[in-house]
Amino acid sequence: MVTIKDVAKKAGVSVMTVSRVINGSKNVKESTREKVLRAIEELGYVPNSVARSLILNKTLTIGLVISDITNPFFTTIARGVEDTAISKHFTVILCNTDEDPEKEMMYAEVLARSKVDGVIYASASGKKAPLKSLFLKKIPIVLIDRTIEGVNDLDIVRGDSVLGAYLLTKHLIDLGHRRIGIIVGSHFISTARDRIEGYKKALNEANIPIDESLIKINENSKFSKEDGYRLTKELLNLENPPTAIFGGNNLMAVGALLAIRERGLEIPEDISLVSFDDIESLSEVYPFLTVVKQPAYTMGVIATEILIRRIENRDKIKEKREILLTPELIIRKSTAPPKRKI
Amino acid sequence: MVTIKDVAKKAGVSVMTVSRVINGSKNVKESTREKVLRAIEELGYVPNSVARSLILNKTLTIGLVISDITNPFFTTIARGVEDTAISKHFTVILCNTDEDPEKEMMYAEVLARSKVDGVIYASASGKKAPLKSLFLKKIPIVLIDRTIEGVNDLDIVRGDSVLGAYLLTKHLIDLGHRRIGIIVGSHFISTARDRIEGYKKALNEANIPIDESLIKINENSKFSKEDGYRLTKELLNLENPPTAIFGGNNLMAVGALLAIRERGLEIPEDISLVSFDDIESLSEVYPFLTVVKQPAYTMGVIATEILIRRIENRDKIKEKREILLTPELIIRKSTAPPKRKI
DNA sequence: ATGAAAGCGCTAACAA
DNA sequence: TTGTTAGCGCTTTCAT
Repeated sequence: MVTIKDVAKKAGVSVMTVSRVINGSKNVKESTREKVLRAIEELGYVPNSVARSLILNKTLTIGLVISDITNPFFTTIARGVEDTAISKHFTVILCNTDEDPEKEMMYAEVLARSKVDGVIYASASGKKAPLKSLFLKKIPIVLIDRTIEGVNDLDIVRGDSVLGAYLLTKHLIDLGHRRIGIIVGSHFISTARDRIEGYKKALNEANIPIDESLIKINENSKFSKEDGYRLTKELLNLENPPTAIFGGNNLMAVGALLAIRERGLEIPEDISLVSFDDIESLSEVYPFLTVVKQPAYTMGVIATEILIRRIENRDKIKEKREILLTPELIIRKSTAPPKRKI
Repeated sequence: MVTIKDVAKKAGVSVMTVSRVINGSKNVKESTREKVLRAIEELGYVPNSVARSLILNKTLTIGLVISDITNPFFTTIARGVEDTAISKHFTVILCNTDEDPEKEMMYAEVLARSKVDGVIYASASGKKAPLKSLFLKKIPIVLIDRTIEGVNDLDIVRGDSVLGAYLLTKHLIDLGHRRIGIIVGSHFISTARDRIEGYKKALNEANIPIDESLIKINENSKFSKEDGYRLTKELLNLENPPTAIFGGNNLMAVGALLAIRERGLEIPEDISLVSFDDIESLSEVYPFLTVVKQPAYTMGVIATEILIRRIENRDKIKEKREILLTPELIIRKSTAPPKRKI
């Protein structure tokens, strides 16, 4: 392996001079710089960032913890993070927790050991514990999408789930629905709780009593298609099934749709369906599902900007920042007035 | 920052003993181990991987270079890579080239400097140049999805694009189509060339003369929705437009679909449409597009397994491996016999 | 403008 | 079983 020493020897200078050339210092004679550059070229020298990181105590790397790299919502966030990070010369380490608290714990530890300069973090457990090693290393964290129980001093960028759920539910109520089922991921996840809250708020406002049997929470914690499918079947099996279903996120809504179809029911004729989060590639080709759409890309961008400002200590503001992004209701074809009169 | 030295002092042992405890060495007395563990706990010590990497000359990190983290095909690959890497205790650095040769160059350099232990690489340029710094550092590379001009000694895992395109084109021919348009990304990308090759092969076999005006290659290199839209419009503007269009990948097919609809044409009544690569979330909800589907997740898994075996030198095989995965034709609703007789 | 020495946090090799 | 020494590749500090 060719190191800075080899370059120095070849160029007939000290390692310090080579270091200066690499880092673009002013204080190098032009002829010396050229000599060094030639040596670098000839030897095929590539600087070693890990040695550099060790001494500088920074890595120009940020960690991104999300729960499913296959979900377009997180993928779009990731794109926003990546684009922004790279524009500021940071690279991103991707961590896919799969909503698994164990993986979350492991990744947080890995990132802390790796000495990433900062972390953008969508919690899988909703708990504080996994953050411990990050806290110990005093690594800046920006929460994204989800809050964490007992954590009040971290920057956070998220969508307004209460509002989004309220808009979606109100839309259904306005169409005449009274029995609206809702399926969400674990109660430990803040977005699940917030979406239920928005849902209840809309019902309360319309003086519709809340029927807890219509609220299906997946205690296995996931927001997956399979869970959406299973919970929707439970809803459809109810003695008095709902006339509309609220999918807690895009994947659950897809699962719900599959379960509804399997029953031979038509959407929206027999039952209405709405979804939190859009799936762009789906809606472009088949603008069917009524959704509330979150500005995922923007979330990624803002989170990264805040994080990098914290890292570089350019942030005058000492207190935590809380950015709440407004979701947008997009009414398509999956919602209609209920058939049955209640 | 608390280091191994602090732990050693607190526990009243040498740093070496602490190191042994951290790394699970057998040769530590149980009582000593406990002392050390207690000190670690009390001080909140988290080992520093960068120091460790410097001396061990390995980082337990692999780089994944793809062109669009927003494209479900690459996203599924990424999932396969991530799942496999983590199971072998590697983390992955995600690099999104956006099909931009400059970004590709920059990322390859960053990965080389970062001393990742290996790289899984979907080329954006189709050129060898960006790999230079990786070669210099002798970092193992596994190519994925795409070959690179003049590179013949690297492991590669890819789908059989020639076969896939052949199957798709033959399906159209069997339906009676004679004028089949094809839109692909840059000629520099091997999959674009291969798909054209498979397309031509099917036409030749059916004795259909090849009309170059039906072959639209996007020389701006991308396989994007916007490009699919634009090239399809060109195809539709032809004096004698095609009765079927072959989208070079999933995103281009979506763009094609949008352009076709904009013209007020019906699929498949007025024109057939097929796509290379599926979009799962779309096809589940709306099983419309006839596609050839590649085993993307498997590609990611295999590439990672090969890479890690190379990294750990457990690979007996010295020669490069070339894994060619077979795509699957899925016939749905977007293809039908042509209306016009030619 | 250039260089020598020290050391970032850790582990390999050897010694005790 | 435990400790000592040296050093991974680089930058900081201070000297020249």
